[in-house]
Amino acid sequence: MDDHWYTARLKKHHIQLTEERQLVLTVLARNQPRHLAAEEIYLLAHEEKPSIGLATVYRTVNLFIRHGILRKFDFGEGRARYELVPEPGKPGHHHHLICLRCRKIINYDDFPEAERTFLKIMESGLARRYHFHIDDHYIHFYGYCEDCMNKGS
Amino acid sequence: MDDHWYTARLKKHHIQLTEERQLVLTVLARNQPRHLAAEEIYLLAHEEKPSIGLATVYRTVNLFIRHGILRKFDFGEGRARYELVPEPGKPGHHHHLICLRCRKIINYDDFPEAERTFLKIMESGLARRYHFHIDDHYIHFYGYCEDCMNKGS
DNA sequence: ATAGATGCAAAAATTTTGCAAGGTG
DNA sequence: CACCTTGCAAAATTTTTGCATCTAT
Repeated sequence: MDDHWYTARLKKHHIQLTEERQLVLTVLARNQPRHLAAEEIYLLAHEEKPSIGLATVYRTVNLFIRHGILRKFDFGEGRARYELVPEPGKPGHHHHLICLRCRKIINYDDFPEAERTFLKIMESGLARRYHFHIDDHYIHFYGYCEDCMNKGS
Repeated sequence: MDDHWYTARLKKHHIQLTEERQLVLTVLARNQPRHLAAEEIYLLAHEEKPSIGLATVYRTVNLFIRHGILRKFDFGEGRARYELVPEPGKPGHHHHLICLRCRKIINYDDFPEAERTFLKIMESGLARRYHFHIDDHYIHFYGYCEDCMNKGS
């Protein structure tokens, strides 16, 4: 369990991969492609190691976010959700459809060509116009899923 | 102050445009294109009408969101920000660049052709593949603004 | 031994809710 | 009068922090 893409990155910054931290990553990996909230991570980790505390989960996700290993999402529920960053160069990149009625979240990674074309234009254009260097992008589509579509508002 | 695009919509749903609710909208309009947090709306409204309460601001923004008059954003700060929805058909549509270092938010509305092309592909493609009806989309670019670019991490 | 990590409890911060009072149609 | 809206305070939630303890280097 030491052969992950992020291991080198953590070593370089002298970040220990403790049992608790490893457990947070394992829980997230095991539940992909769901996006877990902090408390959900805590509950699942707790099953495996009851001594773990919720504060450690929060400290861990924040640490990993700072190191580019996790991403934090706000889908408008009042609490954040977390997801593993895919290994650089590997597939895994995706975006989200969020149902405004049942709050279901669908991951999609379709139409990558259209997205790539669009992003290329935006990245160079925005860099030129705002001198802003884009690191990451979140695209959220809000609307209604199949189940909710015909159930009225 | 009764000649806004949303007036008809509110009337239709028998929503009163009370002084407090009008004030929330006025404060947001006056501070465009900023995105105000609930407490900021409250403080600005409070200057004009000191009797207003924070709970009313929360109830008001939630009401207006339900009626499509406000949009809620989470830029990862731990609190939500709100913005007026532009009048349908009128310009005002934009997206956001968020600086990961100083948390500055830049609105942009450039390259609409590229965006329109991209969205058209996505909307029809996602509708076909997931039977998901897209209502709205948020595009957030995270990265580093000019000021922060050269200041290291 | 020095620095880092953890759990717990307390604190902080944001958002929602109950309720009595006031306003509107 | 029935209903909606408000302010206040209390509550509920989510997230962060202080501190003593434990672990690792």
